[in-house]
Amino acid sequence: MTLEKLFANFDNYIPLDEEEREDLSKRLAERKVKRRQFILQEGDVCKHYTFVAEGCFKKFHVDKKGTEHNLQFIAENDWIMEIDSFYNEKPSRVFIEALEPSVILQITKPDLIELFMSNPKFNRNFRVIIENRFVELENRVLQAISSTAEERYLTFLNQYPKLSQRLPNTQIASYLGITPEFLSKIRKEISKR
Amino acid sequence: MTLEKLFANFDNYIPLDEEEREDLSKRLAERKVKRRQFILQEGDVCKHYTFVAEGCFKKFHVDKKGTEHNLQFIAENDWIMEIDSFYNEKPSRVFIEALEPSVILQITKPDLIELFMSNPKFNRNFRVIIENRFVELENRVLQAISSTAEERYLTFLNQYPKLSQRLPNTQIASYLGITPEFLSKIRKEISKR
DNA sequence: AAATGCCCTTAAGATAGTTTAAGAGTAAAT
DNA sequence: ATTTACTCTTAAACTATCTTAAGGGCATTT
Repeated sequence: MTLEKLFANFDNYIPLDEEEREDLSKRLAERKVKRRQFILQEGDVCKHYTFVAEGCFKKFHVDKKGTEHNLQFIAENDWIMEIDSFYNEKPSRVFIEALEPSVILQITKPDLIELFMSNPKFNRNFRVIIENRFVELENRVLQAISSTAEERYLTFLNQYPKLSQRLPNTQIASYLGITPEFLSKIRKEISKR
Repeated sequence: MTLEKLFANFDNYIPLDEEEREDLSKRLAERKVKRRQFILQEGDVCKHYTFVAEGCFKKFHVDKKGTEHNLQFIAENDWIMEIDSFYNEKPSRVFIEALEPSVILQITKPDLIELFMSNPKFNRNFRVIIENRFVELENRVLQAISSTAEERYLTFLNQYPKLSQRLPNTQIASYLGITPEFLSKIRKEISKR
């Protein structure tokens, strides 16, 4: 069931044949995660690439004042990766925490590298995963340097219509880089029209 | 001379042997670019991965009002890539323009794919290039949603000390997501201390 | 040498976003 | 069932940033 979702996800890129599915699935570990549970904490080295089969996570940084800043939401059918920590084995500067009860599939670095070596298709598929996230990030930088908070909020609603209904506005505000109070004001303005 | 710089760049990742250098260099085209010349325009499909051997470029977006927003500066010893346009052959939404007279090395997509197929080392090296840029981008998003303009400016000075002396402040302001007037004010504040 | 264009700065007034405080509503914990 | 914690909203005062306008300094073009 859970694996099926992952295979279906790869079907969007380069689909895997029976043998490749075997190779992949025997290297994956399934985990259930409770709401508010962390799968990565600041200072730890990220040991896994993680596929979200069900649920939703946030990736965030905590500044010196103790304020959280949400870098990304990752919901079902998407990958969680903390690239710098994972590949370079550096301590992570972010936390990754479940916002809902979730089910994930995880693969370790040695296993992933084996897959890369054994079959270029994996290399390609995982490159595409990074590329997609890359495009998302560049768009976010562009928005951040060129748009007002209201524009960013409307873009978010547009881009993640389902997510925006599942997430509390406090979390969305933290993602947009504004205070919850100001988001509230924006929402009021919008609803007036 | 120009090729040497590229090889030296790869030495930071997984160094290439003689044969691999051959394979790579016969697929590269060297180009001289004048100041203010574009190597990619909005609407065009990005046909190359580009290594900057000398000089400096800016990658920017132009909004509906005609205002430019700098997404990135790319100086010597770094790679220019417009991933979405290059891999998915979509029209680019950004321009890439030389800020100084420059020398670049370019490789086309078919040639790059051939390299990927022929030797996993290339795959790995180009993955690392993306990863590095990726980390840079995540840091930028974090800064954008969590820091004031002054903090972002100080981080920029710190992170790109040489660049910050070569670039006009108007360009830096566009990168930071503020107006040149406000950057001027910030600089005055800082120098008072 | 004059003219043009680009860059940097200053300042006043406007707008966008934060802070603090408070209250009401809802979900979670005991 | 009650308490506790979290979320959303409002408003007033404050701070960060933008807009407009203007002037001076270089460098490049004519």
